[in-house]
Amino acid sequence: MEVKGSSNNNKRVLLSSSEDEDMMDLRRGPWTVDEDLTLINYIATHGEGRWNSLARSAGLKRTGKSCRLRWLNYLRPDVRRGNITLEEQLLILELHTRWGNRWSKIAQYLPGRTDNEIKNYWRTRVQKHAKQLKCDVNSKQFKDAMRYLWMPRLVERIQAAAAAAATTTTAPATGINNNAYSHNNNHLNNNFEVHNGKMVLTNTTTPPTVMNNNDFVGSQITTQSYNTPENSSTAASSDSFGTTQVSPISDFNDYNYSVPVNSNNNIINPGDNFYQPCSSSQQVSCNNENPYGLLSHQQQQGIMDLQTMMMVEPNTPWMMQSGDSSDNFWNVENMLFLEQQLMNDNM
DNA sequence: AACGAGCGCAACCGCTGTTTG
DNA sequence: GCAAACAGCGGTTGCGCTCGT
Repeated sequence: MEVKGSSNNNKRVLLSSSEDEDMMDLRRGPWTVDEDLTLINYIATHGEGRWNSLARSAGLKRTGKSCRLRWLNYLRPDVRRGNITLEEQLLILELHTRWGNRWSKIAQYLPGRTDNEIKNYWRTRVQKHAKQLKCDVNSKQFKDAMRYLWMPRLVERIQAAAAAAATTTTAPATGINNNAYSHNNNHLNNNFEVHNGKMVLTNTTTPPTVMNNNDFVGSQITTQSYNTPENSSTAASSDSFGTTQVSPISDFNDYNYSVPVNSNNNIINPGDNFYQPCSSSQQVSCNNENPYGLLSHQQQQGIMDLQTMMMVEPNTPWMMQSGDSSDNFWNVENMLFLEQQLMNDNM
């Protein structure tokens, strides 16, 4: 099966002399449905690991690295797909301030998200904002903007969304986008079901069967297409709070939210509901009237610095733009909000 | 309708650390 | 102890899609 537009599908890769002659024409570029099925079925039967030998044994003309990447970033049953939620954005920003470009480490705290996806999010969204601000993504200005503008606003919006959801529906407001099937890889968007231990394509308009790991392991996929399932147990896990304490740690005290940590003060994998309501003592910093009420003088000075920065070039594109506010905190609303806060602080 | 620019994301590359024989 | 193979990571690239003109 051919992939549209994949001009480099049949590129040859030079290998060392020790490589098997059969592997001399390794495929590159986008994976085909058949290759995906072969890899999934092989792993379902034999498990993952030893990727080079796996690639050979499965008959895939791919490098072991390519197989591993395809499996981990795309075919794994518990890979979450869809938009990065507000909560996930917030967590990414926070963890990046702590660990920098340690994408795999950051990914450990976002269930189902891959390091590649987080890295792409950072490069496409976050760095875009830095570019609009005409400052380096590692500059103090931009970090302050994240800490004192973007992240508090994310917290507010998360809380507002949760409050709105609570008043309009009895359903729990997790804020998690379960749009796991919105990806534009069409061959992955078809529905599937498990019949007689095999995954089969249904191609119906009904919602796809959600398959968990137990469905997957040992199953075979036999049709020409399938859907990458979302691991419902992972995606909906919320019990990780049951036995953990919620304790703001160091840097997190600057913000109006907290993350779950274990007894060693390490952040634990929080699942979907990792955002905890503010305690009563924190509540003053959670309301919409003065979300910066607990900011230190130094932190407020950071806002002042930002205001100065904004005054330098008041008509820069980031001030003018509109559009989806889900990842765009440089909109007029936020600028007015910021100015109001500054005025309040100066009174 | 056609075209070009920009964006998002899957895949690849190169490097480093770890494991294995 | 050493070399080769393997595994994993972060950075980069290139293609398809979307949107504005």
